[in-house]
Amino acid sequence: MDKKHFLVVEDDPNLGKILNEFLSAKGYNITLAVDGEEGKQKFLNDDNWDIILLDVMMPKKDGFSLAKEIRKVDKKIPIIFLTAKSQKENIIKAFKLGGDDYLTKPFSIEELLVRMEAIMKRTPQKKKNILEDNFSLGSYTYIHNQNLLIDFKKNEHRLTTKENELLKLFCLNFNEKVDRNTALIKIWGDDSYYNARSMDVYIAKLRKYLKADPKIEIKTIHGHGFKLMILD
Amino acid sequence: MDKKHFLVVEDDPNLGKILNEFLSAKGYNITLAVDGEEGKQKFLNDDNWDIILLDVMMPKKDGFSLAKEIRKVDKKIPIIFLTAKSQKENIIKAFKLGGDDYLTKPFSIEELLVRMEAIMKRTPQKKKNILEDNFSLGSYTYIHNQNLLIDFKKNEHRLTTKENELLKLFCLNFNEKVDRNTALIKIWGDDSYYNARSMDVYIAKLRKYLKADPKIEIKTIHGHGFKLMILD
DNA sequence: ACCCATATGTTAAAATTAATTAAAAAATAC
DNA sequence: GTATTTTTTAATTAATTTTAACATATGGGT
Repeated sequence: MDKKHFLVVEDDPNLGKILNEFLSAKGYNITLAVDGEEGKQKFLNDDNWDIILLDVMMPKKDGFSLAKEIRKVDKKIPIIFLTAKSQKENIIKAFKLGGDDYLTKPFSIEELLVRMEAIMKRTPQKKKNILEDNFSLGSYTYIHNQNLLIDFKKNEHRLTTKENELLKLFCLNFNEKVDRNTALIKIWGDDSYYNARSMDVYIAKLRKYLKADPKIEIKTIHGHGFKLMILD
Repeated sequence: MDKKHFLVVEDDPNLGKILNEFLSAKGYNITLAVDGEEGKQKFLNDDNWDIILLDVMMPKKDGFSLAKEIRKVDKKIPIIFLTAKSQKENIIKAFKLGGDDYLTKPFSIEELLVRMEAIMKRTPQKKKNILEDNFSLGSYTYIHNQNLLIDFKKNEHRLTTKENELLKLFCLNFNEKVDRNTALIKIWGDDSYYNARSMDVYIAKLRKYLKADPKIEIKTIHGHGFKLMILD
């Protein structure tokens, strides 16, 4: 079990520093962001977060908006809101947005920690979303860091950047659904109409590359997304 | 599929009544106990609790002691403490004891509910909601993760996403009633009029697919829902 | 038992969403 | 700066889902 990794998005540098020091001392890994936009960038940059702490009132993008955008991509990652405002509406809104807890400043940092641990206790261990260098995909071998897809006859397909990112995402979520939005936001940055059309084109390309093995399928889940799987 | 069941251990009859009425109105099943000992008895009497709400200060056995005893038997059942005291020590203690949340009276009952729902969202379903890969349905074989329904002549019906979700839900509840609302909310997200009509269309499609075996029936339970069953 | 309101059954058409191919635009390499 | 590769836009076709329209069944009230 490696170190848990938290993203802390908080514009108050004092609180940020305190959180960082305290949680680091407890053996956790902390990444700090000082506003909503930096928070989003850092969130997208890594996909191994264990908990995200969000200040609600922040420059550039507030915590609720950021939470909404995070939820578009990841339905499960635990989110805890930290806020000075304590109106009832906000608490309810925070949870309706998919939040997992809500603390009003000033809070006890020890309380924050036990609450975080309570949430992690209920969160299934993140699957090792590390792809082996040589990922075996039916009769193909996929070498994601070389953009190479090799079939059983040793024919190589050199994948373009987008093709590779998409196939990598599917392999990381092998046998599991990948939402259209998730893929669009992770790979294209936003889920606009034209990016969606573009992605459809790439889906077709990948299917063409993979059609030599009829057991491999990129199944579409209408209205949701896709699932890469092997039939038997 | 079935109703969530909460054990509420609370000696204040007013609060007990309010919780009971509110949570019942939201579609949950409530069992009330008025002191720690009765709470323990009722806890042991059933092993299908979804959440336990514990008042901290109670006659006969306080909430912390009861929680400790419950944790000896069940490490996982979510426990939420409700208390008038809010000293930091207690909050920490509550979580160290294995609690999942801690609300200070007077609290907003809506906040309690969203917090309960947040916990349940992270709690794995206790029910066997696993369908074998090859589910035998009369003379058909249903392979849900390939959207395939195969009849005794090896003819394959490729099911669409919605057809598949609906048939899967029926198979998970084979021989049991599936409420219209349950199906609508699980598959369509809400139980509006038009979604209900849409579902009826899909029921007709499934019946058509399944009509080759006269022993299989999607029975209508007028005003309630459907039941997939095999006649003999 | 009959009437009525409402719920469900069925089929077809409309609307939406996805798949595929080709062409245009943008980015990169030479 | 031109050629080549990659990505996006466009246009067409296909698949899925929803809406509509009408038929039939059910259960309560009288």
